[in-house]
Amino acid sequence: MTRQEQLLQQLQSLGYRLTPQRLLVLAIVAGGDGHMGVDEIYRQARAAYPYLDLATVYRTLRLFKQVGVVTEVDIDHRLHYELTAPGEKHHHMVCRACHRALNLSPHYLEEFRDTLIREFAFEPDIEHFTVSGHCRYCREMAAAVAEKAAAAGDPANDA
Amino acid sequence: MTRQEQLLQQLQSLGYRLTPQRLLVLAIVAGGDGHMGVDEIYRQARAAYPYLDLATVYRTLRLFKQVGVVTEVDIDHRLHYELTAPGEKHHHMVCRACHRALNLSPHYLEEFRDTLIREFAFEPDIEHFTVSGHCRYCREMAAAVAEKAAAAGDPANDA
DNA sequence: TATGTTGTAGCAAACCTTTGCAATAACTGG
DNA sequence: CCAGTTATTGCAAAGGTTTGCTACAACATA
Repeated sequence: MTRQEQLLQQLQSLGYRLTPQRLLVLAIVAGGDGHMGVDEIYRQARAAYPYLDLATVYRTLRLFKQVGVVTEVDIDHRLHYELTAPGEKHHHMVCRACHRALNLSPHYLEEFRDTLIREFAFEPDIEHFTVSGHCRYCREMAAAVAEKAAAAGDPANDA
Repeated sequence: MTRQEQLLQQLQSLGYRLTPQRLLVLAIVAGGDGHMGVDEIYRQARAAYPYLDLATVYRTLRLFKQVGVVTEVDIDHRLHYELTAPGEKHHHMVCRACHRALNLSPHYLEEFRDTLIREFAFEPDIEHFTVSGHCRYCREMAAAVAEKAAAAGDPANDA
C-alpha cells in the first residue's frame, strides 16, 4: 500500500468520502517537489479534470490540512501546501526577497515554546511555524540596495 | 509638540504629504486603546469624513506601517494596527480562541533570532512578530471540548 | 498669491479566499 | 444491486485587501 493509499484510507476511516477531486489534489500535492501554491495545484488539477472548481481545491486542501495530510505554509500572503512528512516535521524560514523556503528543525522552537508556556501559560501553535526574513543569498543584495532605496528617500510608491 | 504632530512632521520630512485623510486616520489610531481592526478605523473615520474611501484607509495604514508610525498585527487573518510605542516595543501572542492579544517582550525572541543568524545566516523579520496559540483562559475550555469535538469525530463541517 | 509639479484620493475592478445553496455523488443498509 | 442518507461538488456571490487610473489637492517656487 502506497503512502497515498494510506492517507486516503485515513480520510475514509475518519468519515470523509473519497472523491475523484480529492484523489486528484492529493496526487498533485504528493507529486510536487515541496510546497505548492494553490494556483499551481489548481492549474495542474484542471489539466486532468477541467470541471474542477477552485473552491473545491481550497476546501480539499483545508480538509487535508485539518486531518494532517498536508501542511499549510503562508508565503507572501498566499497559501501553499506540501505533503506532511511524518517523522520529518519541520518549520519554514521564508525569504521575503526571493520567496525561497528553507526548512527549520523543530528543535529551534522548543525552547521558545517552553518559555511561553512557563511564563505566560500561553500555548503557542507551533505544530507548524513560518518565519519570514532575509535569506543568506538575498541579504547582501538587500544591504546594497538599502542605501539608495531606503523607504525614506523613495516616497509614495503607491503601487 | 504632541506625539501626533511629531509623527506628522516625520512623514512630511520623508516627502509624504499631509492630507486630512492621514491626519484623521492617525488621530483615530492614536485615540484607540491598543490595536484596532481596519473596519473599526474606517467606521470611525467615516463618521468624521464620510467621503473617505476604504482603499485610502488601507493605503494610509500601510504607509504608516512602512514609516514605522504604526505596527501591523494579523489577528485571525484580519489586519489590525496600533500606534508604535517607541521604547516600548513588543510582540504579540494572539489567542486563537478568544482573539485577545497579549504583549510579549522582545527579550523572548532575541535568542531565537541570534540562533537563526548564527546557524543559517537567515535574518528573521522580528521587528514585529505574532504567535498564535491558546491563552491561559481558553486552554482549559479547549481541553474540555477537545474530547467530544476532536476533528476526527466531527467530519466535514464545511461552513 | 499665482502656478507648476507630482503625490494622493476616490472609484471601480481585480485579487485570493471563504461561504450559501441546490444538485449530485459516495457510502450505507437491505 | 437498489434506494436512502448526507457529505461534497460546482456555481455564484461575498469577504477582506490590493491595484490601475484619472482628477484633484498639497507643497514648492517665484
